[in-house]
Amino acid sequence: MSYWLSIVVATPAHSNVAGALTYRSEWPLAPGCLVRVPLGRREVLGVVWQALPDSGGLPEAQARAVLGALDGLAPLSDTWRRLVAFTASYYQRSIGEAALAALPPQLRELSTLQLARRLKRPAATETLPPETTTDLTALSAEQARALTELDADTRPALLFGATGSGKTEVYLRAAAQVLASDASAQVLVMVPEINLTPQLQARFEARFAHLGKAQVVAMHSGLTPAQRLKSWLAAHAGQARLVLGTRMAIFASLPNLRLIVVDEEHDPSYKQQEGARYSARDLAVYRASIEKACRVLLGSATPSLESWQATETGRYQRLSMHERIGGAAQAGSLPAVRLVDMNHQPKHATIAPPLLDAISQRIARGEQSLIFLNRRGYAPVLACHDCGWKSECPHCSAYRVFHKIDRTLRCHHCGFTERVPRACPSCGNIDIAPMGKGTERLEEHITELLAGVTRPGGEPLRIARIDADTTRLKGALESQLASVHAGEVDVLVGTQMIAKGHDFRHITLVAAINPDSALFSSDFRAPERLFGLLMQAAGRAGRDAERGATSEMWVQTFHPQHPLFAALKKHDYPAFAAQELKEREAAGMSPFGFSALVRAEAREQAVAQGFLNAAAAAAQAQQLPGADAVTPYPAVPMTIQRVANIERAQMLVESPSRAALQRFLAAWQPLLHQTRQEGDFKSLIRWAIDVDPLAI
DNA sequence: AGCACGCCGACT
DNA sequence: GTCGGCGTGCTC
Repeated sequence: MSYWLSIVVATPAHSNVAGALTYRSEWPLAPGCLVRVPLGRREVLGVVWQALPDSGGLPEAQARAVLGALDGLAPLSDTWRRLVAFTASYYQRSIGEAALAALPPQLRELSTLQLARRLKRPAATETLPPETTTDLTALSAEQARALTELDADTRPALLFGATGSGKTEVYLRAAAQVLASDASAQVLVMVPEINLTPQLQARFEARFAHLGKAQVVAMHSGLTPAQRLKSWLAAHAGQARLVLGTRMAIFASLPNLRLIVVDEEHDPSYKQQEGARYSARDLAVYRASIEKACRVLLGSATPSLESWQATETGRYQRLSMHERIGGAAQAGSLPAVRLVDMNHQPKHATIAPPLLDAISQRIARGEQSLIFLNRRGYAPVLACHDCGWKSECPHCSAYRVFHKIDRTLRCHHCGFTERVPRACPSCGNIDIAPMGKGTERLEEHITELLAGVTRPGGEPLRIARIDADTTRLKGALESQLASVHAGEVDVLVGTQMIAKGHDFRHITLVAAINPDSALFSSDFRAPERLFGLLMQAAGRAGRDAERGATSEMWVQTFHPQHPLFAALKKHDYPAFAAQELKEREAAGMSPFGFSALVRAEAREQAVAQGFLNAAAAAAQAQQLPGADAVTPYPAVPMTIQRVANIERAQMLVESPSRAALQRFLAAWQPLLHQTRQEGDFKSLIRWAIDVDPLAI
């Protein structure tokens, strides 16, 4: 007696075996079972998708037998398989690819025997005393109201809470409530990047310490493969009650999932940028809708316009918290926003005199200032004043950035690094000089500008810089932040990474040096990101109650009339969102329209573009389903056209209907494949579809 | 994607 | 005379 099974294995979407494969088995195996199966000459991990009544048309001689099941493991749930199937279909990948990528990598290598050994290891089920509620801080009225409202609804919820309004406490309480109400309930808490939110992780661990170590687990790419497997197994077995993780955690096997929290839901790192390009935030909403009795709670001070719009239409529930924790006396303590009109400042001034003045005053008072710029390195480009040569990367269509510290030119796209030439490589002129400013040069510049300023005690002032260069070493970020917290730094210069999540008590001035580029960017989400970043940066200032009143946020701009800044001045996200949504609606962009990008890579730009255009023409000719509601645009070079000597092109596909776009893409996929095979596009390196791209 | 097979340049 | 380059082709 043998059984027929359809099993998914890790085969890519554009291969001839993209779907589930048919195998024979001596034993009946339930859907969701993990099995080892032969594939070509390899032995790979597969997931049983369904039991089949017969060989399903496959010549029986071609079918091979399942080698073994990982039978210490309970089958993956129906819901998990639905989530994977949805991800595969929505993001245009094969089911196998989506399924196997959702499992911890070690599971793929583990033999049945090794796994059995791992599963035998008993989980430490320490019983600790129940949570003592005495040390909990009292909830603010707003927090209490948010929790009550959350309780009274079932829709996806968006917690719109100003920086410092205590969103984390709401997450903690909501999680605690779910865990207390059902002894087997599980909670998933997602954060954008684990290393940027150590404080959040620490709070969750401390609050749920009573559950015991085995019941609070982390899931992110920073873990070792063994740790990841351990967390995964704990979640799958239901032992882990609370999973704290990054976007990958959305695929955790959680048999009793009752609540998903997505912190900083607007954060772009929830979107996977390779393979299946899923949005973990969107999948969280989907997953909550298919799990039984599961809520999803999104949180942000500056929500994505998609989520905000969903609360406007009532699809999501909106929970608002406007006040900073600390009581009404503090309510007015958001920093005053001061716009510096750079049109009226000395030409070429990096830091306007009034801002410099304000910084000097802070130093004299023993207060800290934070200056941020979205560019690391010393200067964006090195240029020759004689012949106009610029430090272009020979492999990319981008400039290499001058790093003074080791006198190198580094490409931030492909990593190509060279010593700075002694003279202009094009005309031999010795006089090559940096143009523009990065954090490194800004730090140097500020040091010069503030040369005469001393601290209250008369000691020299201290300037520190935090960016990807100064934090490359493990623990460097933590130690640098610690010295800021300890008050050892007067002026902190850095990239946006310092605006995120760190709670600087003694900073009373935050300055954005050059935010204008985002106002007129071709990337339609740039204003949204800028607004969020500036709001977040503003939130860094004046958290200290006594100094809150005098803290300021300075913004240098050539466009002080821009509505974005008007909303910023009032710390008014809803006004910004309303304005931005109006523009998005008029332009038919997300969340009012839907889009996908097809990207292609080749040695020559013409090949990449030609392929995309030919595939679009074929779609046109064949009248694909959904095509009448879908607009494909001509292929164009990507913003950074060439990276590491590979030419890149992309094609935008738009539709007012998500369903039509989905139908079109599904039908187009095989056509794209065919175009590559049959057209003159053999030299095409690869192509990929990005559904709901973050940037266009 | 892996991992084969398969046909042309510099080495033990 | 082989080792090895990566160009096509297949995997239930």
